[in-house]
Amino acid sequence: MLSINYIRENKEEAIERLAVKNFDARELIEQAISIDEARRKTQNEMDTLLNASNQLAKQIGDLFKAGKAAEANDLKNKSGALKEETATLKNRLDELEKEQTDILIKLPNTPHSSVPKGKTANENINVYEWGEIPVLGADAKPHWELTSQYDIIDFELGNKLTGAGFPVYKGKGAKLQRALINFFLDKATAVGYKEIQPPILVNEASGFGTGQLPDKEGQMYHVGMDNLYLIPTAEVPVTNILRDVILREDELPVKMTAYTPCFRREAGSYGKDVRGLNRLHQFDKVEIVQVQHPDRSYDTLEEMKEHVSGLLKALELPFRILRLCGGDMSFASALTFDFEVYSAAQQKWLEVSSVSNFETFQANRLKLRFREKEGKPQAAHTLNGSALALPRIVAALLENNQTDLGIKIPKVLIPYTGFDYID
RNA sequence: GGAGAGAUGGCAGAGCGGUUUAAUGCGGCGGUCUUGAAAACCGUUGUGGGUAAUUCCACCGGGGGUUCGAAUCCCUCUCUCUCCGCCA
Repeated sequence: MLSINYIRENKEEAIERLAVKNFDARELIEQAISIDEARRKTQNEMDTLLNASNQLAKQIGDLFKAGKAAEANDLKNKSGALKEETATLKNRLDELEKEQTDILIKLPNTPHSSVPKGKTANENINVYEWGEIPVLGADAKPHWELTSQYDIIDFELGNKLTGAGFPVYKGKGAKLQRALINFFLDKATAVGYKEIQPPILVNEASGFGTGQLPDKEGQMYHVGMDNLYLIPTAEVPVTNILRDVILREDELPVKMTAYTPCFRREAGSYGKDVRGLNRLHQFDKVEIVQVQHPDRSYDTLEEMKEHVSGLLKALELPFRILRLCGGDMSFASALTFDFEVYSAAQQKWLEVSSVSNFETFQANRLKLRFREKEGKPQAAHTLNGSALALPRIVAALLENNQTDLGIKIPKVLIPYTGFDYID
């Protein structure tokens, strides 16, 4: 959520920036500003009346104590009229505040100045590439054939237990999942991220805090009886740890990492993109989250990018980094880098991580602030990234590393898997 | 699931209709003292909103009500704790 103060003071800048996300904000912003003016005027009027009625109540109290009941009763009548007026203003004020919030939550985050214009993923900018694209033989298989050949991931069994998009990992496939999770967590904690095991069901307030609710309701599984949501990413519970918190400046940056399963309804997805591990309803992911001082958040974004790059290099997977264009960015993000690995048998780039700076957008919703030695609390910057999402990593590993002897496990994982081939 | 108790400032904990502009203690910050530190003493210490500004306004779990006046009384919701039952 953008703050009304920012909008009021930087109206044209906000409109221009939102245009980079192909969002025409002029009308909403004009409305927000005029509601804000009315809101402040009403607040002022109400405060004046409340002040008068507070004074009156004091006088009445004093008169009763002095035994002057008759005079006190005269004042009581006056007080009644004030009260009615105040009630009217209070109602008006509540309405205005609600209208204002309703508008503010419709505005996406303003993109950073480095975000390129563009409508679709085709206009993302390739900023970095690493590794060699493997050349496979003619008999190379896509991962969904390899998984059944080695009996490590069973999609059919998942259909039986739950439905499409809920695969069952078996044997070395299950062990590989555990190895990747441990490897990712170890790498994150080694550089100062505190490991968190959060709940994977969250309430509405948490969903609102990170921006999933109210608009992206259909993306999450909802447990109606208790009004809870299955998390689409660990970002939701982990970032909400700091909801309604005021940090000291010396507590920044806060670095947290968490492994969780993630649940996404993916309504509207269909076709070949959902084949095999490419798009699931339940998948595993290790997430990294940072809360940082606004002056340093872009350095932190670089640091997180480096961290994710390091993981992919260690896994020996060819990858590229994309700077997302305005049209492909999420509602809440100010700057996002996507990481894609090359999956050689499908001959496709698969997104395995997305690293974003949300600046104060989530912090404003979360009321996540920090206090400098002097002055008022101010909104902190929140950042997060996948480090990493497992299924497409597994897809690329299986496809790229297929050999006559089986699937070759990258060196760094062998201590975690305890085997060097899936065969 | 049954019964009971409770929700107050960073924490602990008073207050139960008008000396509350929320006591007191701890913690935090500033100062005195000290070579430095500790101790002691003094001062200070929440959030949001409004205004040109102020002895301005709101906030004692959320919402509603009674009253001239509510942290305090009433209703309601949520949550927490204790005991019992069930259970990984």
